[in-house]
Amino acid sequence: MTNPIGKRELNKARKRAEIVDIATRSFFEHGYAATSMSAIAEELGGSKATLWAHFASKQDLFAAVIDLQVDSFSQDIDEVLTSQTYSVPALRRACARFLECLLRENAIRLFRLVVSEGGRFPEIKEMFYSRGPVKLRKCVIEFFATRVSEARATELSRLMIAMITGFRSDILLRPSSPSMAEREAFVDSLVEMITRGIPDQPTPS
Amino acid sequence: MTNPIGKRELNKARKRAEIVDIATRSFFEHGYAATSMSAIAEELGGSKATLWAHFASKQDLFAAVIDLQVDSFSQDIDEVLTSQTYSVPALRRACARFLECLLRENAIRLFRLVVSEGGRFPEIKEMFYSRGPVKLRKCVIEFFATRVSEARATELSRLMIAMITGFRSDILLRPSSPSMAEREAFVDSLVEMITRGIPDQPTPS
DNA sequence: CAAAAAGTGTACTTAGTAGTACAGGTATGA
DNA sequence: TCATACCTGTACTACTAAGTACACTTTTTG
Repeated sequence: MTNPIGKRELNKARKRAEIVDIATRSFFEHGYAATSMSAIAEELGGSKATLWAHFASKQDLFAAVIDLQVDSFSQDIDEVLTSQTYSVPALRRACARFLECLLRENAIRLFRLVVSEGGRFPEIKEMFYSRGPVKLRKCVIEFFATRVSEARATELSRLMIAMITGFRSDILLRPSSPSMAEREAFVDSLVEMITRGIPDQPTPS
Repeated sequence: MTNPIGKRELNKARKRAEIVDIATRSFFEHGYAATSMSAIAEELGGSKATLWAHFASKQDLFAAVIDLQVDSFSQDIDEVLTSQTYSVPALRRACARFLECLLRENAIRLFRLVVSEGGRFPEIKEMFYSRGPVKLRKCVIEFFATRVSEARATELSRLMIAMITGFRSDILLRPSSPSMAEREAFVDSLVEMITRGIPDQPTPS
């Protein structure tokens, strides 16, 4: 076969993905320091040599894990608000979805990991920040800007995002996860509060 | 001397405090797993035997560290809202102070540590949660309840606290800390948003 | 089929970990 | 003064980690 992608490269990529998958679970569960490469190799079924054939070091593997998760998170965020115009129902829908994204198991674990290891791995912190929060804010500002001024949209975005991420902050430390009803009640009062600061009809220019 | 507190106990307490102090810095800087008891002993100047004379294990020492920090954080929180009645200036002052408390170096590091190790040490998570967030919310509800109904006060507290902790969430991941002006602007818009949902005058019962 | 590339198993090096044991030193308290 | 309680240094056990070396087998490719 003279395929541009031979079986060689395909298998290699598959193996790599498998390693990243196992490593993700381990880093998520035990944190960076308490995850051991030997344990990953064992779970993989293969040997350590295979691990080092794909990643030069533990840090390299960690970076690959975070990169993948950030990507998936970033995609989730993207899908919520693309080409939406402001309306109260659209706002409510968006808030509920954002909250859902942020409370997903993987998103919580990613956040935990970035918060705890960010100090020691600045490049990981930046990777997450630019593709996560920064992007999110841009989307939300655009959404509000379809109804209010850019300055006001920025202000509202900041408050709205703060409320949603603040809710997550609490979840991180709570013994049990919040009920559906609690989440809905929170979104309702959040939306009510935000809409108080927005005129019912678009101001004609 | 027949003092109830002899030099013996005093010295012991001092040594203990010194150990906790060094351990605090190390846990804050490197996290739980990456902090070594040997390193603490070395920095202490003493020997490992001394460490184990005061704390039965690394986990014990860690718990003592968190306990002390939670206490100090809890006291800070207490001082902000004691016997305050609702008014817009009081609200603004309280928000500014809460934000200041939450953004203190030690509070941030404590939060980081509790978030990252909370999964592995549930008792630490609970210790922090009950003496931190739970207490804070109670104070804020009481404050709002001097003006609005209890139910409404609960709702407003949730939103207000979410906004403030959400601001911190962002800080945790940002490359640089926020300017004074940014903090003030945030508090201003937060206060404006909250006060929209509160009558200017107390409703006569 | 044969060469090349990748994966595997095992054993290894080097270094660091929590925690222990013990002998000698030093401050305290009666 | 003198026993007690604590502190210190050193050496130790038992274990685990990251990363390497190497001979071996399997799979892919031409």
